[in-house]
Amino acid sequence: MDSEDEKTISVRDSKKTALRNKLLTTFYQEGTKSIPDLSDSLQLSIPTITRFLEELAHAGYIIEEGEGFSSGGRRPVLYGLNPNAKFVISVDIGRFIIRIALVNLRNQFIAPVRIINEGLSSQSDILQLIKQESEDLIKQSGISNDKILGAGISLPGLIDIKTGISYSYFTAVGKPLHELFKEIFPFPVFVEHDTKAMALAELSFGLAKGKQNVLCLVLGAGVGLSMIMAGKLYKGNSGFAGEFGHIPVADNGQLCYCGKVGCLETVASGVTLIQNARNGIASGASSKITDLTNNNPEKISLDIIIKAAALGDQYAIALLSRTGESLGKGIATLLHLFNPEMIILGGELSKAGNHITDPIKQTLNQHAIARILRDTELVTTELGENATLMGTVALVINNFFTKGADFPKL
Amino acid sequence: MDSEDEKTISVRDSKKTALRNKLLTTFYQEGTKSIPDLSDSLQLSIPTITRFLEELAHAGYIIEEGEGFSSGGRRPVLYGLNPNAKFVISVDIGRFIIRIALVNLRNQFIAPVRIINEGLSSQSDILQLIKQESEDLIKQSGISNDKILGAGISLPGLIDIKTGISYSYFTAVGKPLHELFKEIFPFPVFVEHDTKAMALAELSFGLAKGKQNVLCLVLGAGVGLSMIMAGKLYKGNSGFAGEFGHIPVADNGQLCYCGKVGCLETVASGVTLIQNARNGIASGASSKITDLTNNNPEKISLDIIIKAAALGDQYAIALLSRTGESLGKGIATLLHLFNPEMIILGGELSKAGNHITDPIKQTLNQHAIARILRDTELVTTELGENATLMGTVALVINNFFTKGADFPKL
DNA sequence: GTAACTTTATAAAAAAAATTAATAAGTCGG
DNA sequence: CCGACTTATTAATTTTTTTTATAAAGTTAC
Repeated sequence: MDSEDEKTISVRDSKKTALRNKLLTTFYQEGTKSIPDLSDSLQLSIPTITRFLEELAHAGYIIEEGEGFSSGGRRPVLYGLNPNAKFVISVDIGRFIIRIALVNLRNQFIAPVRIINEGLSSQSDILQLIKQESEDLIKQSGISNDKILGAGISLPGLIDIKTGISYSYFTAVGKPLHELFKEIFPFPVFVEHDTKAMALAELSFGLAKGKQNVLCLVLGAGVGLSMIMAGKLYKGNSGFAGEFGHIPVADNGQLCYCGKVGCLETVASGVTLIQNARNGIASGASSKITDLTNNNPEKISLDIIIKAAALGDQYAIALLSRTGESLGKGIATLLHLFNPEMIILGGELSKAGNHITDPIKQTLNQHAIARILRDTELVTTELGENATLMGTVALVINNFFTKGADFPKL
Repeated sequence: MDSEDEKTISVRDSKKTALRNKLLTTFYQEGTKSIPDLSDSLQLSIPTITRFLEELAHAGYIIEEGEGFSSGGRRPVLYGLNPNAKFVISVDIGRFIIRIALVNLRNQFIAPVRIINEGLSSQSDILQLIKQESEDLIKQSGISNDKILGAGISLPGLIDIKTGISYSYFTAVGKPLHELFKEIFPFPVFVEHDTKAMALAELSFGLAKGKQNVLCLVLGAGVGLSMIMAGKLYKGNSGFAGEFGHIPVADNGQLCYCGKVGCLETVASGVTLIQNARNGIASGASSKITDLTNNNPEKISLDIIIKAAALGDQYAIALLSRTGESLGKGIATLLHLFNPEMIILGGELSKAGNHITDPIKQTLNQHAIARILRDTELVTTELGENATLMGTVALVINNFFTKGADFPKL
């Protein structure tokens, strides 16, 4: 009897919850909507939508948001998410820097992003640092813990989604990452690979919004790739998909830090680019890079090389061109395999603009089947340095609104 | 008023139809099911399921199929698709051979497969040939046209899914393929790329059944690839995804028929393998291939080389090994990008068994990150020569049962 | 500026759909 | 052969959704 009851209630609930979640997701992803809009798109009558919206409004999740347009009749009331109904804390953990943000349901930063100049390469206990800084941020914003939907955390390295274990960091503890972070946060924790978080940001707020098949490249120290396929982030069987930096490209190439020989990263990464610059200048190449670094090869960075190229420095331009060509050959492979509608270039190297995109395009013309190449737009990200943070916010909110079987009361 | 009525009816219908289609799809993909089974999996009460099943049984789509097992209680009645409720005609168009089959809802061939020794390379009007042979097949089987759900057609080449136009065959007419075939078939027509049809077969009946992320390689004259991602066939923006044969691999390679230089197919395809064999033997290599072909280099084929290797011929084994190594390097790229749970090798070359899989595995050990490699099973297809035919059958039936807004009465 | 037409909103009535409950029927194990 | 258990069927009940009617708020054309 009891179990029968429970089952039925859960079925009933699950259907109601499904609709509630669909409404919340729609509001989150598309902003404001009117009742007739929703009636059309969800294939339900106006009174039904009204009933559910009333419930959500009563719970504090949605609010009226002015009037919409009409083609000749009474104007509809627009509804939208109450931005301050819930909040998300987002943590972007890098090798040398950690960023922490507190964001509302309209993806707005509640306070300035906290930046910690420590990271995965530090010797200090960064978990405690993150805990302290987060608590402080929340406290200062005057938001109570029960208003926080969850924490979204991103970090680099190989992360096994089946076990949640990172093979690159926090390996000593041998615990799944979400358990590790659960210990420092009193609310649900969601962990994502940093490059994949960036792709989520592009999908939710960036150039990939509304698109189905998009590749997101992150050109930084290494070469990262995330794939959006059929409108969703593709992770692979264990979450390792997108190891573009380690596909074999050079026949008798250099040894890569991954242990293999001839990986793409050995010819097309930021690290290699900087190494090439240092070697070249040491061998006597004349370049503005020398001035910009006060003749100190240690100071050569991607930023410096890009700056030199922007100043018209031929050597810097040639360096970028060489990297672009290597990348282009790799991207040609992606193009043939994925036939994407768009490829988004991100990461520090993408700031080089035409100095990196032109050699890529040039190489693609050589190495890609024209019919497929013509099908794909190559663009540079328009999201700033907080892209990764925003990606994990979308992760947390979407997870909550789509899966959230237990609908949280305000 | 009228339009309101229509809208409501269509909404009502669409919900009922959705459930009906889900039931039919479940039966098609999983065979027989009992009412309590369905009640559990569809989250609906037993009387509700009973009602819909009665309706479907009345329409002739499903029949009782004996009793199931019980853990101590009344045995459930099993229901399943009525195999002869509807039929599908499937046409596999190759370069030199055309296969036509008539299949029922249980994927059983109603009559022997018709084989026409003409194909896309022929000068004759193969559309008329297909029309005649199909009509004859249907007539001989004594099935009326209205019992045929549709025709599934597969062919090679680049097919643009946005326009339906093939860039490789029937280019003179400039018409979408489905329109071309609609003219010779009096029922709905579904067209699919041959390699992708094969992957559909693996997904529906083969080793990929129930799996999420699988790569299907077709090693024949060329190198074909189809990807199953998140349990669905991935086609790319215009249907060109999977052009694995034309990714750039050789730095200063040979000219490929696609116009580019250094494509994978120039080093790892069946055509290249045969060429290598001919060149080697012409240069004096001693091999059983010479005997098997009566010293006629024209007669060297994949089949012959595989046969020679099976007889222990060292030269043939070395040839296959070389091809396997080239393939392995390409597959390493796939592995890093997709992190699949399984890679299925198909096509004529896969019949070489260990002579081709061992060198592939050997190369993967060299070129793939161990953690990712360990995650993937490399297997050989268990489907026979009718795989492509079966794939298009699944395409037609699934399309009908999932999309089919207009539920066909028997 | 007003009449005619549209679109949106709300409440009560009606219809539809699904579930519950009661009952019956068939099975298994001891 | 009896009791526990699963499945099946029917009617009654509940839940959910839609209709219908009415009102409110705008737009457009004359």
